[in-house]
Amino acid sequence: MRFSKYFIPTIKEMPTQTDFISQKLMLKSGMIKQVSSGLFVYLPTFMRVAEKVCGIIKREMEKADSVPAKFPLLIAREDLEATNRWQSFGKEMFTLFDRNKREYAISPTNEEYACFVAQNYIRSYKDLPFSIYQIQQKHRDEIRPRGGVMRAREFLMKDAYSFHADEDSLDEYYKKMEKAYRNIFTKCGLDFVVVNADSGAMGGSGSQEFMALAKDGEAEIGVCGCGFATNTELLSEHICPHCGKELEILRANEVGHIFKLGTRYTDALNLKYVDENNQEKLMIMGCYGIGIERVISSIIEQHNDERGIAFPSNMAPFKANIIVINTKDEAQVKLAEEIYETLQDAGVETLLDDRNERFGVKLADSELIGIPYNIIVGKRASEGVVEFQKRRGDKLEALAGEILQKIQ
RNA sequence: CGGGGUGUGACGAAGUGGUAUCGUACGUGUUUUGGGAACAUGGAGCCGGGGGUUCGAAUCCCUCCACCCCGACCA
Repeated sequence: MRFSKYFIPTIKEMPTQTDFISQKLMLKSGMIKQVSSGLFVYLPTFMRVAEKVCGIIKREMEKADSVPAKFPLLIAREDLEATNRWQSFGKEMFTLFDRNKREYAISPTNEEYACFVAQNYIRSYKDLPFSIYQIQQKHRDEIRPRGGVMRAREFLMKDAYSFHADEDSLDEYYKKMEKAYRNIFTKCGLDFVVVNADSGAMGGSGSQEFMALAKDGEAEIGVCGCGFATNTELLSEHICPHCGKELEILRANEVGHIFKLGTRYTDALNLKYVDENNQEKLMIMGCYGIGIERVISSIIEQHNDERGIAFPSNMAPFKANIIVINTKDEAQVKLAEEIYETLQDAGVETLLDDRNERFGVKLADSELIGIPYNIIVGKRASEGVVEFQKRRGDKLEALAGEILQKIQ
């Protein structure tokens, strides 16, 4: 992309409306624009980062044999009443009526529809286990939205649902998902802890939360050297129940949550399959969520400095930025265009900063947005020499032809 | 929903009774171009809405709304 044709509305002053560093940097770097409490416009660079996160998630879901789908945004009142969730979600749901006065909720999660799919197509033990997921908007009328997109009223969630013939199969698959989640968050560059958690409104027999460490995290967790970790809400004192040592207390944000739902929903919906003895049995269910915006916020919480966002290379909206020092110098423009084309052809996501701005403005923006590599095309362009700089690193002279190799 | 706070050009702020100020941003012109340029010039605000007090309200009073922070909740 050419910077002049793209849309990255960075602002010079650090936003004052919030204390969350991730929210400040997303606003400052032009990733998001708040329009109402808990509602945000996602601007182009945000979208690019979101695609990176979703790409990692999709690959791991595929490895975990979960299939992609999209459930409707609206769910009829009676469908949620069937699982008693119209009541349990209550005011947290946005609700509306259609022209025939039928009432709907904008679905806060999609267990019911996932069950409908299983009910229609999964009839035999031979079809189990079955896992289906979507990445879609969720709407929840939060009591108090906060932290920018960390806790918004509309957000993107990856929600997966698995169906099993028995508890053993669920246990096995749950572990597989735990592994997938660990891979996802690791690949996103997050420092996280997996804690035992309360299943809350979702119900079920057990759950674990994936907590991304953050100085101003919403939750407090206790971690022990023996490997034990938990949400401190579940403890009466800060002592490890396994080895008796004092827990290290940390703050973190929940980025993912996996649940063993058991028959909480399948019983309510009478979701059965036929086993090898032609006996009808209730399916056993699990569900697995990831908050996309929370992952992005957490990455920024963990990767930033005084200049801006220090995205891990695989998460950055662009991998390289070609900065033309003087856009009126033909030799510089020509060489920059050549490098731009080479990198584009090689599939490197590249920004070409062709704006008629001073060098300081361009580099400051690049460092704020979090682009890992800068290629500075300046005085020695006519000799084919440019400078190559890792974000905040030393500027090293390089021949234009060497750039691609240095980035890869 | 309880407690606290804030609303003034696009953004950030000043302005405690006399008709709105500054910075940034934006437009135009010239000179600039290796770390957020300089000069000149210009446009832009019924001061969150409504009501009241007053000769006169951004300023005082009432009320509503929005947003932020603390609490319950969650991906």
